[in-house]
Amino acid sequence: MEKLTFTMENYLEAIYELSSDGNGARISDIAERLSVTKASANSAMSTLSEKGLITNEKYKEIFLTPSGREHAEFTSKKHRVIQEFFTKILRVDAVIANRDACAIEHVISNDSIYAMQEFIRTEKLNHTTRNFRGTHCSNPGCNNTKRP
Amino acid sequence: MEKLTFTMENYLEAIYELSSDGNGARISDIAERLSVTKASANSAMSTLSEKGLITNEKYKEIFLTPSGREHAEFTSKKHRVIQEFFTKILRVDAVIANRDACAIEHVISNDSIYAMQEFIRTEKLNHTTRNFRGTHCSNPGCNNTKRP
DNA sequence: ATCAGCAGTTAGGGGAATCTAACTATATAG
DNA sequence: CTATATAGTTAGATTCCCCTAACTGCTGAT
Repeated sequence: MEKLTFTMENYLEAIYELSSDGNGARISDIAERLSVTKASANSAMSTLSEKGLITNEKYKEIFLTPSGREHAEFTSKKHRVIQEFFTKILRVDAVIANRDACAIEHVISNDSIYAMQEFIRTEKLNHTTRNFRGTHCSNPGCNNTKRP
Repeated sequence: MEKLTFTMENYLEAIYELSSDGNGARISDIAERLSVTKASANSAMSTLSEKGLITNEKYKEIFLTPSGREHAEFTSKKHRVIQEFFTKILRVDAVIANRDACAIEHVISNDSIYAMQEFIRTEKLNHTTRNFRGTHCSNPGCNNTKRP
């Protein structure tokens, strides 16, 4: 997977999220989502298509190539993990967590993403077990059970 | 506190860490620490001094102004919180945690930093209590106590 | 079938950060 | 005290990403 700038990673992610079942993304929508001008979005499309990550026929909708899709999915997955970790474990407000995830996803290591994922998974198990046994849950913000 | 680019925040942090009790930082050391050329570091110093964050007399050591120090300390504190959270809570390798902290510190919200800090504090309390009571600790990677 | 309005494109420019290369200043070893 | 190594500076080019302004292409309402 080729190395991309954060900016390009964001464009790719936007295209991924704006495309749905057979439909591609439009320059205007991409521009709006990323709060840039159409000119900027358009120029980014040249860059991404040179890297083989999107199709870019003039005046046509934009589609991800398999390689572009793979890259976008990976970024998007990191986003989801961070978002979930920040909201569910750290109990950060969803809007702020989303903003943070949007920035952090481009710079965080795979190791740390994996660790967050495992942490979430483990916490879930603990919740289930502990709730089943009726014991107090020590996770911050967990109000499912009360101390006897 | 004025808005700074990530790059400038990094330069400021480097100066902070390279200065010690009355001594300022040197261009060469700053450049080396950030893996850029002396020319780049030098040009960054002009920017920072225009913003009133450092003193920058030609051929003299570089000192933080009160405002620069304040900014650097804040960044540095965020770095420490992230580093501690990633190593102690997520059990990520220290070197990787450091790299991640170095990038994340510039983009993460104050809310999330605060949440990490609180999480660490709470975990510490739980450890103490639980260990005292001799119960099993469910925190990932905690091997202090065993289930009876 | 036309044309107004919207979508997309192109050209040109600017700021931020980096580099190399060539320069000047400082300081220290002899 | 001078020579030379090291530190710092300057100039100029490059890359990335953004902008505005002005253009071209497309399409649906009449």
